[in-house]
Amino acid sequence: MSYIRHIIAQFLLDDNGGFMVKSKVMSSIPSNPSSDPASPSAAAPGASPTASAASSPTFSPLYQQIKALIMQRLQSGEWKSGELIPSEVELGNRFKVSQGTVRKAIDELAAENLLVRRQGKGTFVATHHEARSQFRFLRLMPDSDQPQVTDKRVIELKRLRAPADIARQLGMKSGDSVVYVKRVLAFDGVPTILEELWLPGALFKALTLERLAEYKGPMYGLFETEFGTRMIRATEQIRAASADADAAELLAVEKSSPLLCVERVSFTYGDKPVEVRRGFYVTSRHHYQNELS
Amino acid sequence: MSYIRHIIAQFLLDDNGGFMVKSKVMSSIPSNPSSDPASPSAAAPGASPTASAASSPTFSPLYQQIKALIMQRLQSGEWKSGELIPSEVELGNRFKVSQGTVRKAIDELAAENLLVRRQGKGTFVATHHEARSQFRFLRLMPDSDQPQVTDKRVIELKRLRAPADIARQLGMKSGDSVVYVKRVLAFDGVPTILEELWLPGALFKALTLERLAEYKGPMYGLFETEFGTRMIRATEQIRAASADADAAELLAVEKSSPLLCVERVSFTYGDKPVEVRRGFYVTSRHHYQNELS
DNA sequence: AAGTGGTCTAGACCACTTT
DNA sequence: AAGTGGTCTAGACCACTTC
Repeated sequence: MSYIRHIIAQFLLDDNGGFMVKSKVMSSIPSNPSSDPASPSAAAPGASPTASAASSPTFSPLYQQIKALIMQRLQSGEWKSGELIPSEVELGNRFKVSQGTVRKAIDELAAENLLVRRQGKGTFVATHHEARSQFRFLRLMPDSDQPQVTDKRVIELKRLRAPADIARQLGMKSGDSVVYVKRVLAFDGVPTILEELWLPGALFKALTLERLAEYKGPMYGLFETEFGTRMIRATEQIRAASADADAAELLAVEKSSPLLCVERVSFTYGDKPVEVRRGFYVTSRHHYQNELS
Repeated sequence: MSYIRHIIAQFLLDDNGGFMVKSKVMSSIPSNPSSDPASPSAAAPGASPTASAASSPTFSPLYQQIKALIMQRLQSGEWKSGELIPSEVELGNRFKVSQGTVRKAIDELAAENLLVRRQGKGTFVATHHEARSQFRFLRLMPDSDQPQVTDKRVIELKRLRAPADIARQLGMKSGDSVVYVKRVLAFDGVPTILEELWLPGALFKALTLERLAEYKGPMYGLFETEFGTRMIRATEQIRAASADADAAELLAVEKSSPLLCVERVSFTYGDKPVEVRRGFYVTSRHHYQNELS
């Protein structure tokens, strides 16, 4: 109820089509708002907007609505990873808001690493195919600052029915099809990370061991380009563990050696979980780096 | 050299005292800029500012300069933790810039958790005496979401000469005086965290075991209120370890049990390190929680 | 020269809090 | 009623990039 008067004021102030943004946001939104700025729905000024405002308690500032509109374009794939999106002025014209409002929406999306601004060039959709975003999801750093050669070895890839805990974390039903991957990462030839992944089978039908093994570059880059699934956020739970026989062998450490156990759940647009990953890290020459602020 | 023309334009546009902000920022700054708006230093318009601009290659946008000015007030203790700072309009008047510019400066400081905005009330200096900021520096969470009773037990507090590695991390000389603290935290009666702290002796002269043991509330709150040292940022390095005899006894676990080893360096204003902390966490019923984005 | 994001200003109205 | 931060607009100029 808080933004009712605000919206009305907006409506009265706008000289053309200003109402559209709100009405579109309040209900669901056609794919392309720039198509026809002269197509207001029915309802007299102040009547319908007020009514729908009252019926929908989920109001948000204009820039948040613009942000949601932009996010929809990203999620739908209308603007793909790495691509240039329309300029702030252009988006302002499309959405019938000022450039400043678009700017504030993009500010937040850039802060969330969904978009990247480049002065003089434009605003781009973020991608995992970059040195910059390479280590955004891998916090394990060498104790010495030397850059290291990374070697990736896929141990196993298979389809299986999701165990209960994995299914729960992926928002699926127990027994649904998932892709299971097991691999080892080595730095400068030293095996350091053993990890298992579970991915929704429906999304990753075409993923094969060969495809994964031959792919150079970050795995999330592959997922983004080949499977239309972009990881935008993740949570990690870290525990201490001891190496079992299998881990000890694959990581070339003594059985019962201390290992860092990192359980990650990754999310794509709409906060939809699309990956569970359990990693065991050898931390004798590396550490998990975290910044608190 | 990049902002020279910008600054000149500023100077010419401002009708009174606008030059002050820049000159103060370029050189060092008197404690109170609001004292006398009609006291421009010498130099003809465009001449001196340009010169000092040219001599100082470290230019930044106006709002960054305002941010630095605000940060100085925080560091100097002119605005203390928990206090209300002047309103955006008032600061704009003091610094001779628009409210919008002050706003952008405060936006960043709020994003860095140095300031807290409260609509209708004003902007406050952040403090560690709050439920909100309680867990900002402790990422260990119970596996079950139950809130837990925390019990703190100080094992030891003494002065000693800084070991080489501690001294290096604190930016001190090896052998300088430091305060050493060892304590155990228990959740719901279960010992879970064993940690050691090293603090610069000069800053924490008055810290005693009694003072620390009897203090209720977060340790950083005590440091902030009683020792004028506010932690604003920290880095953590996490490794896997095994419990030695001492840790095993204090944490009531088997010797060689896996433990999370968390080494933290905390910083106060000016990125000055003021605490080294090494913690051993039992992660059988807790986990270190991290958000990646 | 034109287009983009980055900074700065000025003014308006809103929502929230306190007096 | 007055004061605060929150949102929105409009217009100006800057720095950077590309043509």
